[in-house]
Amino acid sequence: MTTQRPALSKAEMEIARIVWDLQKATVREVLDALPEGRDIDYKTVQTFLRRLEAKGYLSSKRNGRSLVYTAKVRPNQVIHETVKDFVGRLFDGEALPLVEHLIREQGLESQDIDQLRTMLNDLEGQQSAVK
Amino acid sequence: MTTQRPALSKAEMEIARIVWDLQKATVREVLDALPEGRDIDYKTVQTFLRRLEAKGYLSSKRNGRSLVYTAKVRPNQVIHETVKDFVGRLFDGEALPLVEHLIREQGLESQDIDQLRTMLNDLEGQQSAVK
DNA sequence: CTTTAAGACTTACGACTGTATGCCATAAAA
DNA sequence: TTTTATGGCATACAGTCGTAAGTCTTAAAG
Repeated sequence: MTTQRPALSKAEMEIARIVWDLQKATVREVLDALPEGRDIDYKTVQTFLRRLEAKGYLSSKRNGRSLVYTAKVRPNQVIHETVKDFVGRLFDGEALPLVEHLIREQGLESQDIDQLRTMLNDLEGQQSAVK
Repeated sequence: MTTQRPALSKAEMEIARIVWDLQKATVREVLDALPEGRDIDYKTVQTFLRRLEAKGYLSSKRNGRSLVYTAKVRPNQVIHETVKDFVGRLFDGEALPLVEHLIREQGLESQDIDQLRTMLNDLEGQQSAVK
């Protein structure tokens, strides 16, 4: 099922991730949670949160004079869709080449590799059970 | 070294990938190489190629009355940068979580898993040699 | 030769993005 | 109670994106 919310832009994604992280947050809380050096105005954050709600990703609820935003779509779902779109556009929809790229070109440490191997073992167990 | 070409948009990436694939191509050749059902005008393709050149990703050379476009930046480099940016924005710059996500949530087949395992083995050999 | 088709080069145009300002209400501070 | 800070809601505004139409030139077709 290809749910059709309008896609998130980069900056919108940045803000959404902060809300997900805080679970619920006001404009000010998001503003305060921005990383050092990311200097944007209160009003700008406000705009992004409003747009995120308009696009269907967040919902808001009044608390006193402030709006408290929370996720409306599960973060994992959004991540999933976003990754899928990315893989589609850059790797013809094939996950494997991207995984290979990540493993060999973006820094994976030995311990990461061990962890991956473990995951692969588990996964294969499950798969053969299903097959 | 953070090379600063302006980032590629989705549609630009789509066109760039076709040029990379063909190695060199005119507007018409790119147009013809578009997948079934991707209906955009000759002029639109022309615009994208021009923008890609303006952004420094392609260069063009006249051949008769046509322009032939070729990669100016190595495709792998662009892919690398794009993936890096993506990982940065969605996974705080950590490749491992994305790899995990890909392995367990986007369809990897058993044979893919075997292949991955092999790759991991090879890679670990290299790494411990360096460490 | 005149007409047509294919290209390049220039310009357009509405939607979306990133970033904010303006105005109004109200709670807190003085 | 007057001033100030904090918040919401509406509006702005230049830049980029996706998509293309207009104009000029030239090679090919008649």
